Amino acid sequence: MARPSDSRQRLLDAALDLIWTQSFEGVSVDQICERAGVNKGSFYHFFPSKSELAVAAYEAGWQEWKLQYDAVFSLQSTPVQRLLDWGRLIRKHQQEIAAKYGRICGCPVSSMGTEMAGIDEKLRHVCQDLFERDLRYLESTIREAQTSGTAAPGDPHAIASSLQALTIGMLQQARIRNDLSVLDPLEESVCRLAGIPNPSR
Amino acid sequence: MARPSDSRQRLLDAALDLIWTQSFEGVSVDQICERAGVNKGSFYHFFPSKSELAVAAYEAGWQEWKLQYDAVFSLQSTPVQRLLDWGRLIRKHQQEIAAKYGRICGCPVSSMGTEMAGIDEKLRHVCQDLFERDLRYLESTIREAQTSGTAAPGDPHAIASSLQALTIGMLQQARIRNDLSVLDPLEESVCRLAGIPNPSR
DNA sequence: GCCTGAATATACTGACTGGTCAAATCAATT
DNA sequence: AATTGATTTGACCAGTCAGTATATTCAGGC
Repeated sequence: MARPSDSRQRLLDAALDLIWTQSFEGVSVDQICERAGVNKGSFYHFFPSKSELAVAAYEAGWQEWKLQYDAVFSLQSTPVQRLLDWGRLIRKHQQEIAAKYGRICGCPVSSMGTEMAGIDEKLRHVCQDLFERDLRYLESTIREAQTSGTAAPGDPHAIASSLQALTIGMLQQARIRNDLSVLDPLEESVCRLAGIPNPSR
Repeated sequence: MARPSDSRQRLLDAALDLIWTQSFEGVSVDQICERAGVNKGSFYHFFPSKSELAVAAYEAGWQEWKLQYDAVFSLQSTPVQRLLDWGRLIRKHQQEIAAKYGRICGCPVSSMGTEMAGIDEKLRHVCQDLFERDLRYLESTIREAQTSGTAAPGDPHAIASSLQALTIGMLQQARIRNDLSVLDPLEESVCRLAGIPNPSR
């Protein structure tokens, strides 16, 4: 009985695009609908509110992003290699996004999370949650590197947390300066923080 | 002939407060006026637009912040001590702000910069500019630490840039999680990045 | 005491906001 | 072919937005 439709998916895509390149409050429901080629009534057929659309869009975005994360953090490669691949993935991804949108966009979770943390508790929590998932990859990698003796000792949670903060901070600077070269010191600094020898020198 | 008034200053204060705790687009001119106890007509007497008010508010905010920076980065103390004091200043400041507003607010420059980078070129540039001023303190401190032999060698600009990114990233995480303990690994990670021995262990 | 211009006050604009609604459409099931 | 219900449509709210217009107030210089 259902009429097949990709309107819902188009709304998710449009929302992520627009919120990422601009901001949550800077983008109107009308804009999202126009980009998605969907009428406003349909919007509210699929989602109860603008916030709920954002929640769904970010959750869906993570599902895609997760595929690449699982590949990079594959247990097939050494912990050190995973960390380096992770940096490469981030840089490559930012390049693609910049080519698509014409400017450096940084991390969408960080952008919307910062913007909405003091305004919308639900959105704040979604972003916190996504960061925690990201953190788990890093923490277990650090832990494994330490037990295998390739990384200097230190609290794995604190180190992973620092790695995440460093990366997010760099992505944010890249967005504000609209310049990807901000990411240049990433690998070197990751190695220093994680206490592993830098393979590139 | 001028009627003395502190309306302008009250508008600057109100704007910084509201934009910091919420966001630029999430705060209306009416709200800013109400908080400042000023009528809308007066607002547009002093500032041509909401954006220009934000520019002025952030510039004025930096002037205050600069005093504390100059104290912390005084040439009286050793480079290492400056870096540690810097971390302490940031933590102390966040505590005060959190006590004032009831939640962790993070870095106002980073928040507004991220939000408006893709929307308002002027605001983007103001934030970029403020970060560059911050970076100069760090870079010259790193350089001095290296020449005095207390820090391991490495490109001072890249290291300072990483220190800045780490801090901004942590502040952002603290804002999103509304939890100051995110800053706990700050000193340790600063030492690792800067290549200096950690005095606290 | 009058003039000048900075400062205040408030009503107003037109565009836009997030969200609602009832009627229309259409594919799949029966 | 009739029924069903997911989907679409576009008009439509009431409220808010940034910014404007205009009249008024008031302190200092003369």
